[in-house]
Amino acid sequence: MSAAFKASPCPTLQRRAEFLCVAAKGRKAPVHGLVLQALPRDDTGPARFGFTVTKKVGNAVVRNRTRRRLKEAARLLFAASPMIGVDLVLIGRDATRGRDFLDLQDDIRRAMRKVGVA
RNA sequence: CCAGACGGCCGGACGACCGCUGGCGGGGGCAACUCCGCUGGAGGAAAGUCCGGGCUCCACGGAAAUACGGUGCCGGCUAACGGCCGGCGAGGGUGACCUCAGGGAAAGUGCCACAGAAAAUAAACCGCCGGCGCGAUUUCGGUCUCGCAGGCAAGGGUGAAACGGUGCGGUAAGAGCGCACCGCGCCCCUGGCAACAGGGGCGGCAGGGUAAACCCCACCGGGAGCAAGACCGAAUAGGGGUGGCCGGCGAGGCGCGAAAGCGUUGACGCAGGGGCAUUUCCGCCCUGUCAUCCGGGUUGGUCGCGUCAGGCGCGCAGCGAUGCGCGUCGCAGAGGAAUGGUCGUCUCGUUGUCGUGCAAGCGAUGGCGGACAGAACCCGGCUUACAGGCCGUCUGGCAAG
RNA sequence: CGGAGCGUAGCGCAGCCUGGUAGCGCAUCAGUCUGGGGGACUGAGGGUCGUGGGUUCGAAUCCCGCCGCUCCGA
Repeated sequence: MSAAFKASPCPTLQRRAEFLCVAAKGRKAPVHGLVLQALPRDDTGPARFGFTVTKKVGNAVVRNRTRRRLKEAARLLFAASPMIGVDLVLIGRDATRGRDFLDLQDDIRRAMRKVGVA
């Protein structure tokens, strides 16, 4: 883990308005294991993350597990290669829960290329 | 051994690597924060939000009544409850056991489709019975059709339900008309705190069902909810105070003066200026400026926020719910929301293959699966969901001793 | 956290309060009119009344427990 990342651990989007902003103005990339929304910012702060799982995916236990897998996959991925100046929203879907963990990480990498921020 | 009833309990285990978060200790930093170590970190339902409380704010002089809502056999337990325990009654089951339920239908009002004569002041469709009259017939005893005025409710038929039931007697036919038993009502006695049960006597039956129809009776309930509530409090806009400076006209106020008048005054009006995209008119809104202070208050932050109707063990009392005593333990605290991610070994269930065996089975190996479900202020219940498994008590059946 | 409402035929609704027959429109099917289509007319079929219990002689309707959906308020 890089010292820079550790010094300021991956911050999260907090408010509903920020999520809506990313959804409205950002770019969107659906892949098998998730949907990625990305919105570049005009600063050089570390990338901020938001995780969303809708009620359609399942009950609270299923949603929790889906979100935690996304979170962990993102953590491992961006600890290895940190990013700056972008807000990322990862949206869980049905397949997220059963997806092989390595495939899920690949999904995130592919989605990053698709939105053009990788 | 098989089938079943009831009660209680568990809710995969261990390890490795990488993380999140609370507390404590230590180091660094003015601080925010950060690093290291130790330690804690989801459930029996955390769920649904159906009840009862704690807590907080609001309202309120006390009490009662009305309205509304809820509850409803009896006794007990409990902080309280619509909960729990024990008992009573009714229904179901061969049984262990399960399910249901307040009283009042004579306080009153309403409803009971279709069918049926009649659905609640009772009434009489087919009928039954004797009497009278006309007629027919006759073996002269009667028998039958029709009509009239009566008696009856046993039988038929309808219905979920027909104004007690069954039997015997009785009668012209019948009828609680009489009797026996059952049911029902009233009174008394016995047992029980009581619900109620048992027994005796009397009554000759009056009072169909429905109150999870309106309702009557008894008891309970003030309202809202941790987004309660308390504190801190940025930027911007707006409110108010004080002071300095600038400022056209008028009204009014104040001061001086006998008056004219003069001075003063940002609380009024007008003018002037600005805004409502632009122009004209109309309309509406804002309006001197600078400094400083005050109060309210949004985003945000802090608290509320983890020591209690607490868990466990033992003893005592009680059939039990539960209570009392002693000992012991400290046991989640997030806030787009921690309690995890990945992997391995084992375990459990299921299934395939192979070996062995007459078989039950045993051994090896592989696949798949491991439920329901995530604290959001806390607690007591209820309800609902749940793979698989364990323990205990009891019932029925089969076999053996 | 608190509150309100809905679920009935393929679709949209009524019936529920006041319990006994489930009805309306569109759609579907058949027939007639027309050379055919469209259209009109006539007729027919189609409903576990979301689900499980209870009350009642009888429940879509009354009562209770669940399931799903929608909408408010803080």
